[in-house]
Amino acid sequence: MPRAKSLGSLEQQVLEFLWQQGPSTGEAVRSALSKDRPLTDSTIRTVLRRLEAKQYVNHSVEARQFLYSSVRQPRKVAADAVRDILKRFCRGSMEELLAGMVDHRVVEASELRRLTEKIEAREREGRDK
Amino acid sequence: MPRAKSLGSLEQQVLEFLWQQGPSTGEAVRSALSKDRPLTDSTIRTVLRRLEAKQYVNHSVEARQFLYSSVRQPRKVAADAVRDILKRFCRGSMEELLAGMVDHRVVEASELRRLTEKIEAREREGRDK
DNA sequence: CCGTGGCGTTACGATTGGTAACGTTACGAT
DNA sequence: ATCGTAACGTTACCAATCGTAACGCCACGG
Repeated sequence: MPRAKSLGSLEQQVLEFLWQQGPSTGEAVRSALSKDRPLTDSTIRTVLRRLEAKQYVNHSVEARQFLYSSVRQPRKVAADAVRDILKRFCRGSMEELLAGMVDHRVVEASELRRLTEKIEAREREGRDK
Repeated sequence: MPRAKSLGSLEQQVLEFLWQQGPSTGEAVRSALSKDRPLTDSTIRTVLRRLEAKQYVNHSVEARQFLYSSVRQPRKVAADAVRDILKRFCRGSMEELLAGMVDHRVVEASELRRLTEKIEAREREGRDK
C-alpha cells in the first residue's frame, strides 16, 4: 500500500485542475493557475513531476508534448485520507468517526441516514442489474 | 476557526498518550514514549510546547509542575480533518465522500447504515430524555 | 546559600514544498 | 547541414516544519 504522501497547496491546485479538466499539458495548467499569480512553466513542470513521483498523476507523450493525467481520482484520495484519520484519531472505529462528525456538525444524523440509504440503494441496483 | 495545524509523528504520539492517560506531566509522557527509543525530557517538553502553540493541549501548574491536558478531543480532531477532506477532495459533497468510502472499501454500505441508525437512535434518546 | 528540579530559549539537521534558473535535446525551417 | 526554439530534466535556493537536544535561568528545600 503506497503511503499517501501529503500535498502542498500548489500541488493541490494542480491536481484539482487535472481533475476538472482531464489530461492537460503543463502549459495548460500554467496558464490556468496564472490567473492569480504569475508562474513560470518551470515551476509547474516541477510540481507535475513531483505529483508524478507521489503517484498522483502520470503522463503520456502526445504530439511531442507531455500530457499529464491524474491517476487517483478524488474519491480515492478522499477515501484514503479518511482511512488515515480513522486509524490516527478513532482507533479504527468507524462508529467513533461518524459520531464525532455528527457531534461536531460536519453532517447531520438525518442527512447521514438519507445519504447512506441512497448509496445502499444504488449499490443494490448496481449488483442485481 | 483556528487553522487545523498538522501533526508530526512524535507530536501525534504525545497527543495520543494524553488522550489515553489524561492530564500528565512531561516526565510521564517521556517515560512512556521512551519504551521504544530514548528521549530526553527536553525533547518532550519542546513537543508539548509546540502542541500547546498549535492549540492541541494546554497546561496548568500543579505542585510546581506543568500538567498537560489535551484540549481538543480526538473526535473533534477527526471531525475537523474530515471537514478538510470534504472541502479539498469532494467539493463539499458528503455524498461524494461516503460514496468514495464505500467504493474503496473503507466501510461497507450495510455497516454504514447500521452505524448511522445507531447514532440516530442515540441522538433521539439524548434529545427527549 | 547552594544544588537541583523544572522550565524556556535557542539551535541544528533533515525533509518538504514553492519557485525558478539553467542545461540539454531534437525537430522544423532556412 | 545548421540553428533557433520548444519542451523537458537537473539542480538549487529558501522558508517552514519537525525530531532532537544542549544550555541557561530560577526558585525552593536542605
